[in-house]
Amino acid sequence: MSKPADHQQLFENALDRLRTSGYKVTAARRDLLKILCQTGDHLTSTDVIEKAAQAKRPIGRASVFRTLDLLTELGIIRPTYLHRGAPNYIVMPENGHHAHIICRDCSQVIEINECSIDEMIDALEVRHNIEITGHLLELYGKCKDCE
Amino acid sequence: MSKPADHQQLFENALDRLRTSGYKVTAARRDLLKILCQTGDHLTSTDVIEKAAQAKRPIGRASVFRTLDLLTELGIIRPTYLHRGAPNYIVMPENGHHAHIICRDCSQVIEINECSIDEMIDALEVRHNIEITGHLLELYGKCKDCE
DNA sequence: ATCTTATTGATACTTAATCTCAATTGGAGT
DNA sequence: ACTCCAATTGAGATTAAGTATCAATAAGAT
Ligand SMILES: [Mn+2]
Ligand SMILES: [Mn+2]
Ligand SMILES: [Zn+2]
Ligand SMILES: [Zn+2]
Repeated sequence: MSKPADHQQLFENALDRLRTSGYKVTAARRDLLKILCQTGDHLTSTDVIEKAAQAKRPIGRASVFRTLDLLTELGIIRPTYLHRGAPNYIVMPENGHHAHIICRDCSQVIEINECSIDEMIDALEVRHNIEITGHLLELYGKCKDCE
Repeated sequence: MSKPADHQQLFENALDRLRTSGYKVTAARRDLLKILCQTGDHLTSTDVIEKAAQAKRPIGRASVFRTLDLLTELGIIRPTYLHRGAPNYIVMPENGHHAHIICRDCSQVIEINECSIDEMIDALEVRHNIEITGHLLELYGKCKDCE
């Protein structure tokens, strides 16, 4: 019955995964992750740069992009395309699970916690009073070529 | 038991959806869609520009971006984030259904035709001898605010 | 406290995407 | 088939996003 992990928990866990993978937990990486975890997610690189600057803890452009790339490789965050323009990054919880509905008209994003596609879609259509007309499912894993 | 629609079919159908939505079927739009439908998908804006030029049917940069945006709004194509860099566009069949597995190591993309998540994931792990550790599911629809 | 190496960030640069506007064209109407 | 016009295109200029370089810094191991 996992409630959506609260921000602090998500943040700590993300840091752990970073550390466990053998990378240093630097100020830039910690700040970026904190920003992503706190702000209801879905931020672009530019959003991160601005928020860091606002918080008087600026992160260099290069470092922001490097960190977003690194965290993506590690599966800690994931880029998505919501509105248009630059990718929006979300923090992936350790169970590697995230789903949302994107309205094709207004681009509104409705976060969802349920899962199990077929019944799931039926249930979601009722619960959110929305007609779901399509989906993109991205599964992440490690293929046999990569052992 | 829908076999994956062949390219020509997918292309014709995409054109229909474009026309039905009230937009003109221009050379630029037709060429772009043809390129996307033929080339096993997953093309960036730059890929499209290059392929059009190679085929001696160049499409202006502005038009490529405009068309990609339009087709995305109409739900005919969809940007995804595969390797890194610019978004990769795929053509969404009329049933609005597409799924692939992305290897977290080599970024290899394995296209899949099955569906129904939970059992699906188990089956896929066996079939492709891959361990699936996470997923992102994007559902598309029209929210109640948009009637 | 010292040391080593990963990481940072300023700057310069390249590539992706947007804007503007005159020229073109799809397709509706006759 | 011909006319007409709003929708669309594309060249070129501009802005934004992302990358490369490299000397300076700091995380964390010993
Ligand atoms: Mn979301
Ligand atoms: Mn695919
Ligand atoms: Zn909406
Ligand atoms: Zn692989």
